[in-house]
Amino acid sequence: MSSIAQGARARARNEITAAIKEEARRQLAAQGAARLSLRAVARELGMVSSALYRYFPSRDDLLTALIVDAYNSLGEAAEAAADASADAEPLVRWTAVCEAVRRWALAHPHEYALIYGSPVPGYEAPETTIPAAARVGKTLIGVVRAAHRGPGLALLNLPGELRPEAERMAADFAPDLPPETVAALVAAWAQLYGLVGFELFGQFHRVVEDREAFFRHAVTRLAQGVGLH
Amino acid sequence: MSSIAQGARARARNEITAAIKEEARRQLAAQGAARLSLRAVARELGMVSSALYRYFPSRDDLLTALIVDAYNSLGEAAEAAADASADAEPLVRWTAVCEAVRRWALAHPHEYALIYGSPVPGYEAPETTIPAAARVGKTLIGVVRAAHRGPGLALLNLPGELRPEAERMAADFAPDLPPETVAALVAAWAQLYGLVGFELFGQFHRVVEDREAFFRHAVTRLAQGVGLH
DNA sequence: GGAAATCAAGAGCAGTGCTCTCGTAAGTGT
DNA sequence: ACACTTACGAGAGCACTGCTCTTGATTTCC
Repeated sequence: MSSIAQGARARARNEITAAIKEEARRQLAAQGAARLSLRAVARELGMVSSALYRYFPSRDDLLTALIVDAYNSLGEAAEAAADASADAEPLVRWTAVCEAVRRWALAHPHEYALIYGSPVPGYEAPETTIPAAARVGKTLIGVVRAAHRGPGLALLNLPGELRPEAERMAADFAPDLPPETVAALVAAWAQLYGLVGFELFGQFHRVVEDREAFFRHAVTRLAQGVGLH
Repeated sequence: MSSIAQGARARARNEITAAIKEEARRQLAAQGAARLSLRAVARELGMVSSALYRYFPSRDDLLTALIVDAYNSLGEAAEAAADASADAEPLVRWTAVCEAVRRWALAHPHEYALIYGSPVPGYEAPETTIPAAARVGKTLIGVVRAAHRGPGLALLNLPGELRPEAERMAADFAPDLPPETVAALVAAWAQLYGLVGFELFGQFHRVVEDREAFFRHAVTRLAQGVGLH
């Protein structure tokens, strides 16, 4: 198994699973997660709804699969932006990654809402989503790390009460970077999400008009807060 | 009408409307907006589901009413924090307001998700929600304004491409403040939302441990970005 | 007091996620 | 090649949802 030559049955299963996800993603993009209907997906694929449960044991499992895909798609967009600007200055790369995130969000609003929207009930992020979710963060770390290796990173200071926390985060995610930088990076990451979310979810309606320019400026200041220049 | 002495019918209508909202809010807080059911609300109130439509023409209208209430509740919390610290330094007041927002969000996660979550389908924010939604922003403006009247506000600089946008925002929301400050304030507001949202929606899981300290620090830097000190 | 508006209740429609059963087809071991 | 096990699609059905329409009673207003 796991070879190219798999049985006809396994091959069909993979194809059908992919077709289900594809149609589900279409409905998600068109109408949002709330209106995603298993029965409608099955109907569109010409199968009966109960047959779909052979491939996804529940609606939530389908949504989880879509979440992982969305995380990966967003992560790819961020990584592509970082790679494409690999030779540029750190600050340019930073804004390139941030703008890639924003563009992806504007192009896939329902997917963005699905992953960064409101999964409040306690917590429920299945294990499988975690590595995919970390890709954007890892990309930002990579940009900062490149700056750190060059001369492009300023030192920050940190209140004493936050030092242990910062050292723990640094040890977990980027032992080669100064703890102050890692702490600032995590905050900047959350704030990037705030900027994108506010625009996407309509909070900038009748407040910010030139959102592109506004975003670029805000994101530049974010980078400065991390020490890039 | 609109006097204290209203007919028994109007009085009953107000009471029932309030009871519906109360029960709906209970279900919202307990299980989230997705699981809020008109029929369950009616059932709990001992009435038949169709009767409920005399008070709210649709589920969305009920949710809209809850959204307005949530905005007002959050706005009140922010204003209370600003008032309680009216004599303190601007930076202290700023963090007090931000921490009040965070506390409210942690105490009312489903309500917070309802108002700042994902209303993506195009846009649909009904007129009535706008003034309520603006209260937190107005509170932050008030804190900065007080600092501006005193000696507590540093001047910022702004790239030229953003100047017209900043001047427009200032003219709309705070003509007495420098446009640079208003632009920075809007960005800080969105970033505050990002910090709260990331914590609330579980993105800090296994990333940030001492969230209280982390938040306080991030919010202090936010204030510095607006020019408070 | 009578006309008009308001209301609760019930039945009903179309849709949902999900479960269970049943006959059939595909893969597996001997 | 035969029997056995597993995977699968189809259908019926359950409990639930938002919402509409009709019916009969109650309240309000002229």
